[in-house]
Amino acid sequence: MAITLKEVAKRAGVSRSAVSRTFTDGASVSEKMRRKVEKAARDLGYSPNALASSLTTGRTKLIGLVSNNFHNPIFLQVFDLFTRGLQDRGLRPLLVNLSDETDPEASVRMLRQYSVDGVVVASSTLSPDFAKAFRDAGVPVVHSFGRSTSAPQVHVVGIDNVECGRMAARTLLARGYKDIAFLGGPESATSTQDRYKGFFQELATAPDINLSHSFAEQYSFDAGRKEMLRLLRDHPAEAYFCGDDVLSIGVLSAIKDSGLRVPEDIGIIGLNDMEMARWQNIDLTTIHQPIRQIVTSSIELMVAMLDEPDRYPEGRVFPCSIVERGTLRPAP
Amino acid sequence: MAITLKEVAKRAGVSRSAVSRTFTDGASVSEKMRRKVEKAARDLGYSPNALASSLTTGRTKLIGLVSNNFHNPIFLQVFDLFTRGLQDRGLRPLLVNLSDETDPEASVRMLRQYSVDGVVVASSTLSPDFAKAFRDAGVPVVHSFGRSTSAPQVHVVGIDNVECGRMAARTLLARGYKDIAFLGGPESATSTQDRYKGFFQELATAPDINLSHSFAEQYSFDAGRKEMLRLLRDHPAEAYFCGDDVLSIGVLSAIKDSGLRVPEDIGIIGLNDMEMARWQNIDLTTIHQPIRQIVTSSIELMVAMLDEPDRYPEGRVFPCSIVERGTLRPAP
DNA sequence: GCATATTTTGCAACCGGTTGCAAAGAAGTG
DNA sequence: CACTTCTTTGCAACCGGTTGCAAAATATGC
Repeated sequence: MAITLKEVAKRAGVSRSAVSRTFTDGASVSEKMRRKVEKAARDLGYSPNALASSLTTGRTKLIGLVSNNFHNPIFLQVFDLFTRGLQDRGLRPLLVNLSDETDPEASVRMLRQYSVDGVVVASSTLSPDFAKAFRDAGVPVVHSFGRSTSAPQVHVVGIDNVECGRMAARTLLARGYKDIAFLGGPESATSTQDRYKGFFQELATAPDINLSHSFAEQYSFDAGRKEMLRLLRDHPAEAYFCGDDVLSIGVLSAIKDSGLRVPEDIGIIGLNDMEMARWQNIDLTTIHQPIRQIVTSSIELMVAMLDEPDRYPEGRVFPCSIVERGTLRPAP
Repeated sequence: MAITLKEVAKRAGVSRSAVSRTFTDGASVSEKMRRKVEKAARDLGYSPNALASSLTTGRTKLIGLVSNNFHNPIFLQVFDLFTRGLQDRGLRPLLVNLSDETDPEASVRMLRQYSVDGVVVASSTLSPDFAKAFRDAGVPVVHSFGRSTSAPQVHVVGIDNVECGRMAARTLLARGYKDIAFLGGPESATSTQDRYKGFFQELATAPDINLSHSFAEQYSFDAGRKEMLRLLRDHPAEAYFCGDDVLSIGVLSAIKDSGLRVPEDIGIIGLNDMEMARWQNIDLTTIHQPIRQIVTSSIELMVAMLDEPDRYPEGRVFPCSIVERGTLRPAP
């Protein structure tokens, strides 16, 4: 068993409170006492039990990191940034993988059992209600990559997906494409819905456009490939706006297999600007999503909320930009 | 603040122990009592505080999941499998991102402060000493993707990297390559060392082989690309065994940029068989690493150790196999 | 040197649970 | 119905810390 505060106190010949105080900063301890205690602690190899102290302080420094995007490589970067950022602030990420089978209710309950100080929901496919469930349970929550409305129920950090849709539409129009399609992620995802909405709005005002749409089952290579193979059997469009880069790459793979060429026969524009999009064997034209800023901002918001739990919910939206690469034909 | 056991006890008109017992299975409670307590708990929305109970039971069900591979997409799958597998067994992964700056000592201390029941080190680049530090601190530990020796100090689950090196060598020999090179990951990684060792051993016995080697700074696309661009300035080899798929893909990208073709001018064989390796625009010949089995087995071992902490350290090695795709020329 | 102000220290209660033990209650036996 | 045995329940101590409060120690002023 590990060394406890009591043993250190005994060895140093002081009270338990004295030991506790030397290990909590801001407490009143004399230099002499501090040295005595630290020596004893070092001799014994003592380190305080964070969980025990959380009982009285009410703070665990545990942050639930909830996601369901374990098939989209950009989320590796997201996890990297979140874990690093949280660690740097002395917070500990408790990772929750919300796959299809797992009951969301159960996750809420579990994270409460572990008294997490806060929860970050990192997902563009989870319903806003999910994040809200934490808020209702009295847990500070930030929804990263979520849909930001004008009156958010919880803190939301992300991009304006509607505007991204418009952006994609304008880009395709500028290249002179007429027969245009949207290939989205899961239809239930708010990100898919919003991207399509903006895309549709912008194209609706343009003349002579033939617009179609379909959805992949999830944001993954396989789902994109599968859906594109299906589309290729029929009469494919001239250009596709894919709801996400990893989807786009699946689409590219399907097109390549069919013998058609990109961008000569079919144009593709993605969204995210994941690392692989710039790999020369992929070279995907896409819309850049500022992941780093979104994560940094989410963490800031989380930290702020720990001090001020009743902070008024806020939506933070970061701008996106087109990254021109090789999967769209030049403007006519 | 959350509802506590005391409040439930009061509401149900019973003792605190009674409430505690209804929530710990295996305890002696009458049906009548159970119903009474459960009703009160439901009315109040009570759920037990896992951390408080860990204080007496000595079990937190927290498992440290330590890794430093946040740039290699296969680790997204690794995290997916680990988090799911642990969750299914009622365990909670506390994720630790061991980037270059972070002090390994500090992680050990931190995980002890949170009284994790065990630690999984998931990395092929961390020194075996790191895992050992946990064992020395009295924490059950499994090193996944680590180097398994004949007398492991801690539980290790992974592949035989030396044998993989040999396998790669045999494959390249069979294809008639003579001018052969190894492009490894970080030189300090045991996986790199072992893969090179086997590769070298096998080629040393073959006649007329010209063997060279170099190392990328980490297992990442950029590092592979950078190293290959350097090699291309000189006189590149006929075929490369790359220490990892993501490295290989970086290498492919560099080759493509240089105007050379794969497999006509240069052959590439990777290791891991990551999802992207089979993407048609990559189509990488590689050695399959059975990630799923490694993770499953690691979790099994972890669970076993929770019951039996002094279990004798064991090495579990899973076989790898060649996956033929399009980056090696056919046998002559 | 003494009275007073300030800092440091220890006591004891508490955080939210668990558990050994003994008393109370229920069930079984003759 | 009394007696034994088994089950259920509550008491109280404990897990490893924190913290308000008052006593003890030290510093300050005159």
